[in-house]
Amino acid sequence: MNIKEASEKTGVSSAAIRYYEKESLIPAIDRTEVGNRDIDDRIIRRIRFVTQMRAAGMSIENLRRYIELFDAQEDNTKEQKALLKEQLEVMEEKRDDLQAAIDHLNYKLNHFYDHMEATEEELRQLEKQHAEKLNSAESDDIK
Amino acid sequence: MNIKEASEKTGVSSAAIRYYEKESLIPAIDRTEVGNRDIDDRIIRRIRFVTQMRAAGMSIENLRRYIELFDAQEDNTKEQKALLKEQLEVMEEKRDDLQAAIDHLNYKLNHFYDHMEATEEELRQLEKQHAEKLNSAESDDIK
DNA sequence: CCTTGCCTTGAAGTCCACATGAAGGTTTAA
DNA sequence: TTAAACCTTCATGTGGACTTCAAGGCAAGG
Repeated sequence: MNIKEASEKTGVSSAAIRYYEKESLIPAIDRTEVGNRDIDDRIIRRIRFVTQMRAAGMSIENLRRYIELFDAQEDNTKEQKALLKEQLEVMEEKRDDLQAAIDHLNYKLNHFYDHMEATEEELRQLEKQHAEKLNSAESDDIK
Repeated sequence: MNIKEASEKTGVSSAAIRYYEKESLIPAIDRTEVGNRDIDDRIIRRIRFVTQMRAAGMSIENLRRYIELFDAQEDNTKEQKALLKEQLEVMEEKRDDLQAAIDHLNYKLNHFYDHMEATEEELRQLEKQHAEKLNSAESDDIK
């Protein structure tokens, strides 16, 4: 499949795919006789992996280092796991921040009046609720 | 309080506070006789609101449009609620995407082998799990 | 043969969210 | 009175992640 088809299939622009290849976020892509990229499903999956991690807020730089480690043949399982865990923590924190902001907006939506003049009381309450949620690890308002 | 104290109190740089004021993300700040910003708790709260929404991934542009609506004196409660809900949806989707990526990484961490050559089977399983979670609205692995 | 439509590379441009620098003002302390 | 430590505005710089441009190649259709 050529780069345009790959672009349509993944929703990633042709230029971005070339950029990802250059930055080694995806493996070197095979070329046809005339030098055009010939993209297979393995590449498509890796483009999607990049997209997912990028959407989750991972930088190109970290993603590159991460992928380098995984692609290396040596047995660096330990470092790989450490890197994975590190990234997981970053993402979990991000998710929690996001959830706190969602709670904040939901609160505004439910107690709709002058949201901009929120009193310290309101804020303390929100923080309390958030702390409780993190402790109980039970009650969840997803969806 | 002067801008440096406000910066220390909020963790937002002085330059960023000036920038937020210029971009109308926070109200015009009162000045002292000599022209220095005199920042009160109302401004501090609004800086914190901006910080939270920025951390949640809201762009300056959208935040400005959002705040404009809220600051307008006319009764546009309806539009305000609509805007709030819209933003909530964006953020919830973002959170879910993030959670999916976390699940993905957790899966890799638990079934540690060649994550790069993940089969379609694995991916389908992940998607299934995600769908189930969204439906059940019960089981949550936060924290 | 020429246009259309795809592709290639390399370089330069763009957008965002600030950061930094220049040039100058005020207050306090030595 | 001079230096330190704040402040002001306005202009320019920066970094990341691409996007767009320039110049050209290949293959098919009319």
